Amino acid sequence: MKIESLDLPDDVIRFYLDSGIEELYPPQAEAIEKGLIEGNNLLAAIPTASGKTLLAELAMLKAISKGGKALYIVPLRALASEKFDRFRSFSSVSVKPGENRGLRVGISTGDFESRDEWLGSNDIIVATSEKTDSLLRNETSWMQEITTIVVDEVHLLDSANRGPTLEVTLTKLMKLNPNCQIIALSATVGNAYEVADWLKAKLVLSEWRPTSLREGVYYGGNINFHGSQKLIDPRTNDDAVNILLDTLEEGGQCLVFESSRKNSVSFAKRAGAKVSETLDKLTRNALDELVEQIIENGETEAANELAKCVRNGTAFHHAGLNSAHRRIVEDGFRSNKIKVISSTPTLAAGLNLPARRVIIRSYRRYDPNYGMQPIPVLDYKQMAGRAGRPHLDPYGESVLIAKSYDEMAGLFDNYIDSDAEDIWSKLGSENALRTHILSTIVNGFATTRDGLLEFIEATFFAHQNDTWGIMDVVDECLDFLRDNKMLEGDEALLPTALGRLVSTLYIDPLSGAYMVDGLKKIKNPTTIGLLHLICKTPDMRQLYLRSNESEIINDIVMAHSDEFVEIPPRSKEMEYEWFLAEVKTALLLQDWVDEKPLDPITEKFNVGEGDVHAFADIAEWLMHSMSRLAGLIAPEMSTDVSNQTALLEKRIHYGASPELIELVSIRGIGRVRARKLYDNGIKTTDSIKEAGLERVSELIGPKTALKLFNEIGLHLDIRSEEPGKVNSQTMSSLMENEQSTFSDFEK
DNA sequence: GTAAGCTTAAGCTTATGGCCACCAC
DNA sequence: TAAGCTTAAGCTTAC
Repeated sequence: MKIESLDLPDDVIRFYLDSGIEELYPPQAEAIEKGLIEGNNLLAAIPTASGKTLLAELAMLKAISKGGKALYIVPLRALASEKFDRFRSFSSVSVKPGENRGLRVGISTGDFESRDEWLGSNDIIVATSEKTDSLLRNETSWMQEITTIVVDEVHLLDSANRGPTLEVTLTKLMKLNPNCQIIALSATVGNAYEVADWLKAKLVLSEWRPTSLREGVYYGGNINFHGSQKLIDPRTNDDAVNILLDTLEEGGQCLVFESSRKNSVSFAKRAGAKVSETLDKLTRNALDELVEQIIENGETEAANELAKCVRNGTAFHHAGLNSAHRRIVEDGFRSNKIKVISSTPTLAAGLNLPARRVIIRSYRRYDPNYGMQPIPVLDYKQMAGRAGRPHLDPYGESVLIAKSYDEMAGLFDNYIDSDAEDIWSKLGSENALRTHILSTIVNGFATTRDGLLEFIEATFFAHQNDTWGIMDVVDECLDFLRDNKMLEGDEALLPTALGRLVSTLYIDPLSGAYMVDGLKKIKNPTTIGLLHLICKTPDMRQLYLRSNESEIINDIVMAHSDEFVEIPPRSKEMEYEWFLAEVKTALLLQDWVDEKPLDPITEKFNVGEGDVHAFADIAEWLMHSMSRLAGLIAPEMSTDVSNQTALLEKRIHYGASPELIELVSIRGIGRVRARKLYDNGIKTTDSIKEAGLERVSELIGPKTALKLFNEIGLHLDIRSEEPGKVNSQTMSSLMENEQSTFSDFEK
């Protein structure tokens, strides 16, 4: 089927022809036949890289040309940026009726800050599922104008953490805009028809790929495929390294999946020694540049380790890396400088980062309850599916590794020849229902218990199960919400001011309840006490307590015993252990706000740079929430802590002591530079002005100083103060230059 | 004969990922 | 639960 033959505006057809797309892939053609362009709902359960995005684009562009608006829901922020960048290329496409302009695209995720209402002026809006939920909770007006919804990776409905959010969000959207077209994109799962049925969507089910995929198992010196074998030269005594070297010899790149961060690091190191021998001069030089970038962007030992690997043409990738390092690794791999990435499952789903060959070094993962467990078929398929870059590789290969013949046979049966599992709604748990019941009531989707039941009947959970089974849980949730003053009334369900606030802050009602309780009880509010309060909530993630740490943390608790709201009795062992883990998490945050450098923090708590930022990120949100709650219940508190929580929120954001807050609030000044200025007597914005450009340049470097003065709106003063020193022409053009690079960086 | 280098066995340790708010320029 | 790491012992190789 030709693009030209489709019922689309000329501008759209020209856009695709110009980018070299003339013919549709078979699954895309099937989607067209099933009414994609006529506005039918559609579920496409097809492999990655088989053209899902194009499907979505065609539907969105058609809808916009008829005056509509599209919402594209993704599971990851990184994916949101990727789609946003892609859709921005439509700025040359002008299809909006009555308006002669290119398409506008907006992005909304936790780290891209744009006003929600302003966002509505775009034709396509990309958002994470949680952000979509939050926009609904805040009753964003343009939500009702959406005519096309694309749900990427809809099989995440199966995820225990995040599935319920997606499910409830979709249910709300369908209630809000009953005539909306829904395009759901999914990996191949067992019961795709069931999801399609729920969404009232036509199903496109296909295994077709633009690049063929061969799935094999390595055993006894060969990669064994169905019907063929490939001999691997045993040049080292490490099987995975041999398979990797074989790939490089053929001119391909490799993605290696490991089961833990530590393993991913050690494989990258181990492989580096051998990969290094295969590099040519040109690649070496390019890698050296990457090494420099890595060192520049890192403050910890991990950066050195990564740099060492990259110098050899290998890299590791996991959530402990900071975002700059992740990007350098991903881009370095895409541009074929880095030959191998050894990664945790971070790279399995999401980012588009294919390779000639995928090696799955471990198909087992640790589960605290059951020990090492084989991963689901779906996870395997996602990893294997990364093999083969469309249009670049002649084929893709995935390799599992077996130690015995029996294991090999088992792997063929259980993974290669198996279909992915069915997906199951996880909405039935109390944890999931508690938060979503509250938001459903707050937003008026249900005002009575019967109304709530009716809403639940429309969810995927109810599509798969009888709802009478969860009514007990629903009632428990309602009781919890009433007990904690978030709901009122028996017949009619009325949200209280507290309930509304908890819902819009997007915190678990249980977190809200803990915070309110703690705020009321706290007598001697200190940094560690307040930090512990947020670390206790289910929204905070916990650090793992190692056995030899109990004593040390216990000592700290004893020394500050009057600062904690409540300390469980030591006799309740489990509970006390939990408490110590919460305190440990609070201690990490305390080090962060006390300006401890990252390196000692990562070492002390055995985490990566990326983790520290992730902890701070969550903590900032929770501290903000607690601050807002404190404002609401102020009359009921014995001591007013609003000022303290507000200050702590800022300190967590910047990782800085109170005295630095003024300096650090200036854009471009982080905690390190602020400290340098402060220790040299420059403590406020005014004293920056007094000190002058020259003095500040000495401390933080001329470029940053210039940026800083520009930021505090002082460039005019400088010019008049030092007319002889700086040519105003050069100065202002230089600053313009700085300005643009700086805002580029911010993006 | 000795030291270095390698292999093997036993014992110990440790084990994925990542989303969400609001403010204000 | 099991894989990797560390340590120690046992063996081979090189001088």
